[in-house]
Amino acid sequence: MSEAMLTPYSFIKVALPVPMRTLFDYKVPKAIALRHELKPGMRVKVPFGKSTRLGVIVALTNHSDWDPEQVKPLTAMHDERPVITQELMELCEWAARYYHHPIGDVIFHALPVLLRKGENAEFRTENWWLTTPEGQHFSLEKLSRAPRQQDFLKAVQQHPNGLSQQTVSVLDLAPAAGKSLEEKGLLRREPRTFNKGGEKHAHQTQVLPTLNPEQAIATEHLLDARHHFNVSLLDGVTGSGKTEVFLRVMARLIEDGKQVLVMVPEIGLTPQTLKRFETRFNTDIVLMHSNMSDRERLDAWLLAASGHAKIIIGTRSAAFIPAPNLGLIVIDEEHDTSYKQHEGFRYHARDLAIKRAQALDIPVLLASATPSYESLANALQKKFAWLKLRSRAGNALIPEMERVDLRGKTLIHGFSEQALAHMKLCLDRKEQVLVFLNRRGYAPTLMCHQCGWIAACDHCDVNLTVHKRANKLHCHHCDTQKALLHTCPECHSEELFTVGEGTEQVETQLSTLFKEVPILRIDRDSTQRKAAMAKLTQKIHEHDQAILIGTQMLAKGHHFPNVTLVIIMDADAGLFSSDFRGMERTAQLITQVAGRAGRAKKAGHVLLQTYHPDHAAIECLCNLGYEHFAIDGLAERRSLSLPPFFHQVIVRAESGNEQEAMQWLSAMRNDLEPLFSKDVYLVGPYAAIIVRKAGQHRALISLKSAQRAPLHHAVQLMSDWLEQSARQHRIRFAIDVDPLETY
DNA sequence: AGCACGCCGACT
DNA sequence: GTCGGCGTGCTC
Repeated sequence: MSEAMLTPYSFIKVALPVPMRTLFDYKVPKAIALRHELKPGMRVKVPFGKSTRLGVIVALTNHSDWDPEQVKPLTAMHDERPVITQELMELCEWAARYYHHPIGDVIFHALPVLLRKGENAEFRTENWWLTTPEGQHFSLEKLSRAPRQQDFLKAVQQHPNGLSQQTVSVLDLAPAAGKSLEEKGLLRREPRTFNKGGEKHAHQTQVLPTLNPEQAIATEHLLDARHHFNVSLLDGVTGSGKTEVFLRVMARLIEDGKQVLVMVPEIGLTPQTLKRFETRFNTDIVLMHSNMSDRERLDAWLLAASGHAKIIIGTRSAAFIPAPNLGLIVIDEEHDTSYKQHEGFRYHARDLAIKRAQALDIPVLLASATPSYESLANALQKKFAWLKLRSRAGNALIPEMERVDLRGKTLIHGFSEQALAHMKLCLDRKEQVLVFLNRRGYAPTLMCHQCGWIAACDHCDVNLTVHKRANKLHCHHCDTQKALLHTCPECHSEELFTVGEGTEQVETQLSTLFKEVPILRIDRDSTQRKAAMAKLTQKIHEHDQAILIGTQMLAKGHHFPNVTLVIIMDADAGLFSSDFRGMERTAQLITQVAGRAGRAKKAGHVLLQTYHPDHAAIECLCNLGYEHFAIDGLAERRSLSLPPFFHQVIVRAESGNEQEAMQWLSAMRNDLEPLFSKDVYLVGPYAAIIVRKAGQHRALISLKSAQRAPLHHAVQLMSDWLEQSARQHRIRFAIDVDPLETY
């Protein structure tokens, strides 16, 4: 060899974004091997079928199992340095194995969208506008005949640190005017690299609140444990000051020069939370959120990867964000189900984050007022440190939970007299009422008085929801919408009426009962438009009295200081769910919503309207609280061999044909069951509760086992079988490891 | 997932 | 005659 080879390997194994559980081998052309040092995690262009595609190198090797004739050379390098670090590559490989998901899809999922599409992994440079010394004090009057230039120069004069291209477009200035001013020698342009984070935020040095004894103990524990891998469950009732505890711990790690990843649920990051971080920390904070544009996400990713960003606040996908000095992962509202991806690559960000922390030997902090049964079980088994905060910070009182027996009572628009009387008293005190009803729209059913016809979705086995304001019938499962009918399509009667009530209806009816009081609805429909939620929160803070009516969105971290009464309209809603997790979800939801009552100096009161006041679950939750409820629930799960004591995997199949998905899963069971360990228990195939969704007929089969190993072995066999046979049968399938929904 | 090839219906 | 419908087969 005359020259030193930078890459002493003849083949690379490449991950491609295709739904195949395999890597693809390519030859490394000599010219590339000489000039480039290929590493796992770099993107390469490779010929694939008839086209050229972008892939990611997973491994380098001198051996390929393929016929050398069939192995093609890679086309070109795409990166100088890896976009997937070794640490994240190992995490992706683990995740692909654990979730039985195609590795290429996992790796591409770990990258921001723009990098998947081939964008350079580099900070963008922007030209910033600055004044020349001459332009700095140039009189604007001399430009009175060129108003666009006048505006432009004025704006730059007012920004001594320069004006970014982005600001130019925000202020609606004319770039051509800028160019003319540049030619006159009044302005100049300077290329700047976007790598310093956003503009400095409103950090304030502040007097830290005094910690109560529980907070102090938790903080001390976390500080002591901050150098190595361990998981702590910060289990604190709403208002107990969980955030204050993890802010203290974060502060110390940032002092140590570490980065901190804070995971938040999908719509859990409120402007209030962000503001709290910004005023607290004088350091670069980046966000990774679904409302950001692809470029903004890449910028955030680059700032994290470069180590500039010390605090990264992100949703599920941030579990894969590169951070060279990561020292702590915080998972706020750890029980929230939005941490689990519900389609495609069905990973759980909490579990993945724990795995990642373990590999990095750094601590994880899970925080919740209503911990998931999984985390609670780990805490009970002492795998997680259990840090309890049971008193509210600043002596705020724990709200009292009271059941309202609805049996035989006359209801006024869904409210008992007792609930209305409490509302009136609360509003008279100039305080706010929160009404919780987990059903959006006007009514869940539209029915014909003459023939009993019910409006149903054409593509799903569900009824259509009435949305009166939008004048629509809406399917909440496949998003189909049609105009609201006024005549029955079956018997042409005009006597159509609605059954049941949703938030939209309650809003309308409350406004007739309480004419003078502002009524604000908070659900997906009322907060769809950007910044709508911010406007609503603003309104809530402007008024003293108000009625807030909303769905589970109310349970997600918002802070309504003047709410002292919470009314849960239908506490029975989640009581008879067919899913074994139904009770857990219901208890979390009720407890979270109840926690919105009386957070500041005012005592809170919670009314649960129920037809089953003696139901063991309702009774336990009201009298003994969530922890007790959950520990009972765990005992039941154990006795029924359910998660978290048994591990579960579900295979879902869907096809256009009514029988096919079911038959296909049966065929698989018949073929493979003899090969499974006797420790693996199968149930099904069975039809999904909503058999037909978006025109697809859905069936599933469940596997469970007390041990992971035999279960994963069985799933491995299944995934091979399914992948081979799915193509011929026009069937789509998904493997769901640790599913949260089991129907 | 793409992207071809492939063999059948109504159009300039 | 051919444009295009989407069935099925392959990708190192």
